[in-house]
Formats: sequence, C-alpha cells, structure tokens
Amino acid sequence: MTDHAKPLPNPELRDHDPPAADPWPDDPLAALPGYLLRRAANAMMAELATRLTALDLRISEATVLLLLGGREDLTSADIGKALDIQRANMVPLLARLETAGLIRREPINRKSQAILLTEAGQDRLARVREVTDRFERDLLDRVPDAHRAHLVPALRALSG
Amino acid sequence: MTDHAKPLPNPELRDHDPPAADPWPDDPLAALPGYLLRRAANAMMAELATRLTALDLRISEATVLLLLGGREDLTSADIGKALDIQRANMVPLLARLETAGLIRREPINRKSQAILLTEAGQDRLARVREVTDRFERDLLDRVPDAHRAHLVPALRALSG
DNA sequence: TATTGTTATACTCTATAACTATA
DNA sequence: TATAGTTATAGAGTATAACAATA
Repeated sequence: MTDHAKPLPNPELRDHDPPAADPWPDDPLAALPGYLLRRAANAMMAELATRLTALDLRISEATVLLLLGGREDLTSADIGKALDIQRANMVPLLARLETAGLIRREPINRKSQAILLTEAGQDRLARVREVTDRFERDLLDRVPDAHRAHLVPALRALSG
Repeated sequence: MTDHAKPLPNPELRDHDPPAADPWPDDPLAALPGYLLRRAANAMMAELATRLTALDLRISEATVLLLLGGREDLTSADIGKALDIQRANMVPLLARLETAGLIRREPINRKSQAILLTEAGQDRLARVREVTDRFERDLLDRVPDAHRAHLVPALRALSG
C-alpha cells in the first residue's frame, strides 16, 4: 500500500507564498511544471489512497462509486469513457466492487448491462463523499490563497 | 490557442476559462481538484512518455539524467531521495541506464558509489533537455493566460 | 547503529490484442 | 460494421521485507 504519505503534512494552512525552504536546493527539476505536476499528483494520490483504506476502497473504485451516484443508466463502457479507463481494465475493477456487494448489474439488452449501486453501495458512497470532501478541502488548504482559485481551471485545461 | 508551439494532441483548446463544453456534462468529478490533478498528471505524463520514446528513455530515466546534469557527487540513495524513488527501485532503473551506457559508477568508499553521466549520457541529456523544454512550453501553453503563472506555485505547495 | 546497495516480491494502474456475441 | 463485455498479457511505477557489507 501507499504508506509513505503522512497525514497531510500541513494541517496548519499557509496563507502566503512559501518564501523558500526548497527541499532540494540544487534540484534542477523544481521549476518544471510537468515534473511538479507528477510529484503533486503522486503525493496527493498516495494520501488519498491511505485515507480510503479505511473504507477498503482503491481510488479507482471510489471514483466509480462517485460517478455512479444518482445514476442508473451507465454501462461499463460509459464509466470507462468518463473516467478514462480502458474497457478491459473495467472488468476486474467492477468485479471487485460486485464481489464487495457495492454494485449490481442490470441487463439493458442482451448485449449491454447497466451498473447500479446496491444499497450497500449507496452507504459506502456516502462515506466516500465524506472522505473525498475532506480530502479536497485539505488539498485546497495547502495551496496559497493567491493561487487557490486558479488551480482547478489550470488543471482542467490539462486534463484531457 | 497560442500559436507558435504545436499544441498537445487535443486540437480543441481554449485560451480562456472554459464556460462550458464539459466533455462529461454529468460528471460529478469535474470540479474536484484531486481528481483533476490525477487526470492532468496522467494525460501529461502519457504525452511526455510518448515523446521520450524517440530517445529510448522512460520518464523516470530522463528525470535521473536531468538530475545528474553537472553533478558528480550523487549516490543512488541521493537520487532516490531527491526524486522520491525507493532505494530498491533505483536498482533496476540505474541498471538500465548503465546497460545503455549512459551512466557509470565511481566508488566513493567501499560502501558508496557516485553515479556519473558518461559522454553518451551527456549527449543523451542534451536531447532530453530539448524534449522536456519543448514539453514544458507546450504544457504551459495549454493553460489559459490568466492561470498560467499560478500553476507552478500551486503545484509546488502540493508536491511535498 | 545507521546507511548503502541489493534481491525478491507484490500490488496498482495502464495498455494492447484478440475473441465472442449482439446492436 | 460497430460496439459491449471479456480474457489474457505485458509494461511501468511503486511498495515492503530482508540481507550483507560498510560507515
């Protein structure tokens, strides 16, 4: 498991730009947006994965539950397209959720089937929302005020 | 879109805040910074990986070359600490670079060894710099003007 | 005692090719 | 023909545990 992640290191939020304290002063990569993007995502996803172990869910599984909330018309392929997951990779993912009793399948026709949350799935989703809401809040808290509002639009421009 | 650099694969790009045109209008995840961070990183790293295939390098390998540039005092453990890679995972990584003739090892004492770029490694690094410079430029070009300057500081706050 | 380098192992995510059955 | 679901497989990144040798 991802466990090198400490519980979000900085609960005390900073309200200003970090003036210095570069962990690797000689790191020629510290100014590269691509490199920072990768590191930030790795660090944050490790943290989220750790928090989700309490719900016995992986990030991808929790993401599927979030997408499924309130919908009853999505097929495996739909979910894959929405989350950028290959059809083939949806199979073990959904199998795990089904084995855990969190989703069930309902035939649409003889070829397709809708993926639905079970009641246990709804309950688990509620807990997922608590975890992710808090996670997203903590994440944004780490971003200095001056930059916070720009994060989502900037990431959105890079997301697909 | 900005004009000079070839935009990353997706041709439909916007230069301003996206008012709409959400690829997944019903996606309840589209506003979550953590989710967007993961998606953005995945998309950008896939793009960078593709570009680096021309140099027969993986991202992690190119990153090591970049870190090694101009330095001759870094051990495997040092590199791992700087790049957040476990000691154990440095072994096959450096083995590949060594097999490719891009690095060599020089004993510091009977326990540690410095990792140095060979001449071939220096040459490859120069090409890596070309690729990554262009990649970083293209990446930033995708971020709307109003948000561009905020990306690096925001990511930096999340990177450790 | 702590650190370096290493071996071995395993899990996650991702990617591709190919097959069957159905729309 | 195109799509849905699936199987099988592979690559890449990441994580842990454990060991021997040396600082």
